Amino acid sequence: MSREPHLESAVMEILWNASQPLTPSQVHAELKSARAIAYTTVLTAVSRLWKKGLLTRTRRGRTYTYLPREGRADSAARRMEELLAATRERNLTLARFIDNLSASDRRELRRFLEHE
Amino acid sequence: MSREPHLESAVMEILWNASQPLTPSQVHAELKSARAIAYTTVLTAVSRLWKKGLLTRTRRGRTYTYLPREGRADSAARRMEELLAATRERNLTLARFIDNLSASDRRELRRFLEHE
DNA sequence: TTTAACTACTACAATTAGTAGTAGACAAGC
DNA sequence: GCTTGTCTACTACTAATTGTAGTAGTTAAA
Repeated sequence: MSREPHLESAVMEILWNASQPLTPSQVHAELKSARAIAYTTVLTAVSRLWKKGLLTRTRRGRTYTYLPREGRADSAARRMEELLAATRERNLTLARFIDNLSASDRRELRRFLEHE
Repeated sequence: MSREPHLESAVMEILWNASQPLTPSQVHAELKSARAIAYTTVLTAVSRLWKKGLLTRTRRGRTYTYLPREGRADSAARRMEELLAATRERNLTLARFIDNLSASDRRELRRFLEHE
């Protein structure tokens, strides 16, 4: 059996794109349009993400609905901060990061930093 | 056997801190002061990091010396950019990232963005 | 009441990474 | 030249993670 990578990421993306908590079978329906995958596989992935604390769940009827604990942007921003914190060359890393951004990204950054 | 996590990160740190390329036995000597570990374990870790393209090596005598392909700050900055690129909410993620920085970090950022 | 759909639990397999042993090569001392 | 100790490349094992799905049980509908 070949292993398609990043199932967990795909699940998170679907839940982030949804405007409401989804059941495993709703996640499965979304995934099925992109790749052949068993419902139980999706159920396992969702369940593991919940055990890891990345999703919250609430019972609805006889199943659960799942929701990301963090928004997509918050999650990414937090992981960026973790990387930054681990370098022990904080200012240099920030400088390199800024250098590699596009001009329009830098414009955006200046806007964020001005009004505060 | 209990598994101490992040051996590969520890190796990268040692190589980043060194001012010159190191042999596996030099890396081992550094690590041994922090934890009990066999030389061959370190050799395997270094060799895998090389196979993954994170280290370069040059033969010196009958062994190799290893050097990180990227500097610590460059590596961290590039991985931050990868996270940012994956979000598909680029501006929002940047905004959240900035929000969570300290005041002194933001001062530093403004300095970087001004002179260019 | 039977049957079809849905889900929780369990199991298996592939990959990654931490751990180390073994054997071979080389240098130094006898 | 032989022995012995050190060093390293190769190989192997194991634990954890994660992609994959089956089985059995439950519920609801025909």
